[in-house]
Amino acid sequence: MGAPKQKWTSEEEEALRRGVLKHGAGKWRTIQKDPEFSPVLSSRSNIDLKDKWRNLSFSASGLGSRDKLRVPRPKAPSSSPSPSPQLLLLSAPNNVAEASPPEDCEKSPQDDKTPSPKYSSMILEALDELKEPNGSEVATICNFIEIDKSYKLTDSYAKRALAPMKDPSLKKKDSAKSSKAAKGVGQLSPALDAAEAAAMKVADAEAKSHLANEHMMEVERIGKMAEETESLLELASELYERCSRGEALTILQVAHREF
DNA sequence: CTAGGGTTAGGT
DNA sequence: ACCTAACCCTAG
Repeated sequence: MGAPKQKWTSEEEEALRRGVLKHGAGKWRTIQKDPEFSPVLSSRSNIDLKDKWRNLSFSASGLGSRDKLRVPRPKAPSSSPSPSPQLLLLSAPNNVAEASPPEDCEKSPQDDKTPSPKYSSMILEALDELKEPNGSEVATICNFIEIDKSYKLTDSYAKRALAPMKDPSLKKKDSAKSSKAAKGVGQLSPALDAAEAAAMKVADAEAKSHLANEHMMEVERIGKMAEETESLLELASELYERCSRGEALTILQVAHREF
């Protein structure tokens, strides 16, 4: 009648994020019944929470108009067979491996490079908190890190900032793909997009750091944030490199905590 | 109750 | 005209 479509507000979205952060994805009913989010999500149903979270994750990682995944494609371009849409997923098996001493939390799979133990710690923490059976998506991890580090990245604008760019050469349509690229770069892989998205988020976070939110007025917090941002940038770069080679990213994490 | 799919409405 | 976001229905 008056409101056929009730758009989600920042408060509701924040509550949802925090709910997933605290309880974990899947416990929509618990989050909805939580006295802390009850007043905020009072007009929202558990199904709504799930839907919103789904749309959020999809918009943050898959990028709305990168690949025409909507409806089965009538005919695929001869130049682009696209056999398997590789999605960048971080698997976090709960198997207990003794190959990870508690002292050395840093375990870079690429031996050298040695980025920073900070990002590893954050990702591990995110995986530990989320502990999703199917592994956590990059977007989800980034989301967790954002909240955990009081990051106020792009919210819903993440897609806006990292996707369109209004590039005529790299149009969202498959027209660019069907056309044989004369350059050696070719088309971008979905996994690459994820890495790019991470890099974009980092860059955005850095830009946002200057503005500083009303929450974080402490200089210490900002200084720490800068460090974390740099570490995250390292992660983005590494992801980009590894994804370029077509390697699958798999971070093994030891479950040292039972929720 | 949660997960997935499909449909409708609104915005660009 | 196309895409994005929310809502509804069904299955496990």
